[in-house]
Amino acid sequence: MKNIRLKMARIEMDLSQEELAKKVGVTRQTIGLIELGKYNPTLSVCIAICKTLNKTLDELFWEQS
Amino acid sequence: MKNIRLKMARIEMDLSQEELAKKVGVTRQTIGLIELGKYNPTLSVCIAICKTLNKTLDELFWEQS
DNA sequence: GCATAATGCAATTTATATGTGACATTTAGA
DNA sequence: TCTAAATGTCACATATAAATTGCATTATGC
Repeated sequence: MKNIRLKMARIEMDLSQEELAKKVGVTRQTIGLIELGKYNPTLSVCIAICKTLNKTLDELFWEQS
Repeated sequence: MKNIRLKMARIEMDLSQEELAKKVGVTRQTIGLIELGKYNPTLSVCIAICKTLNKTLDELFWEQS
């Protein structure tokens, strides 16, 4: 399922997928596929994304409550 | 680095690594290696562990604050 | 001390996350 | 409308998470 919260957090920081990818240290495709929910990132990638966007794991990757 | 919080949460539920692994749907080795910090689980495994132990991602996998 | 369960560890295999490069499609601004 | 940036998607290669099996080591109770 799509990760809307990730996309929104990225856009709030005014970053393109490519810019976020560069900061996180992955490729544009990896960010794109995570936002689309087409795969299952590793914990280290999740944490790197969270740190870059000033969010926590629960805020971006835990299921909605 | 070792994941002490995971180990403590597991022991609080009175589960062995093997029992937790079975509930989560992975092998004993996967749980053991995650507790030892020797690898980098996927998000889906992290979420399955959290649900089994009634914890959130931040509680078990986000860095200590 | 002894027996058993729990855990660590190592080699090999398999599945899949991720990288790379190229191209198509969508979106946004002039 | 035109153009360029942003995003989606595909094929293929590589790295590594995870499974599997087996054995060694460390607790823990009797």
